[in-house]
Amino acid sequence: MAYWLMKSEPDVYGIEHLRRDRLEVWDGVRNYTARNFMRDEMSVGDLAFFYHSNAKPPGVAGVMRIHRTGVVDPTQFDPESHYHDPKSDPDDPRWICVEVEFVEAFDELVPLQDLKDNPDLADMAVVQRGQRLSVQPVTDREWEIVLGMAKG
DNA sequence: GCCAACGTTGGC
DNA sequence: GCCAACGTTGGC
Repeated sequence: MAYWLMKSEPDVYGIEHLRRDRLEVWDGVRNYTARNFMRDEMSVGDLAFFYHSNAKPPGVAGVMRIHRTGVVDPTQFDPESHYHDPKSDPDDPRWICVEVEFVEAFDELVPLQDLKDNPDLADMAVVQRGQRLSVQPVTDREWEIVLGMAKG
């Protein structure tokens, strides 16, 4: 089983929305590297950190599980959507994503600053300068360390 | 195929 | 609101 970190802006869709909805299609990703992780690397049952970006403060808010893979992102074919992609061919959709399932919301968010301050996480993708990728792999070790920080 | 211009992300 | 980093676009 693999581990991941997936970003969303909590003002748009945060961990509390997922707690309410239980299941959610992770649509709107329009970066090929992030798409490739979802399309090619994720498996049902993988776990992912739900990361709050563009938040005060930004950080890891909880855990979710990959519930379904190979999901055609419906927004690419919706002319009303901000994520509409007129170049995507319905017979060969460009944007494939996953459906995620709520697992838990941490009692307290683990702030990005705490991740940066932890020398054991120096190599973690999310703390790297200029790292914008919205879907990132997390190593087993990083996963355990961050979970430990979340649970005190 | 190069690369400048432009758009987006996301921390601060 | 600023701006650094980085991805994409499009002219050549």
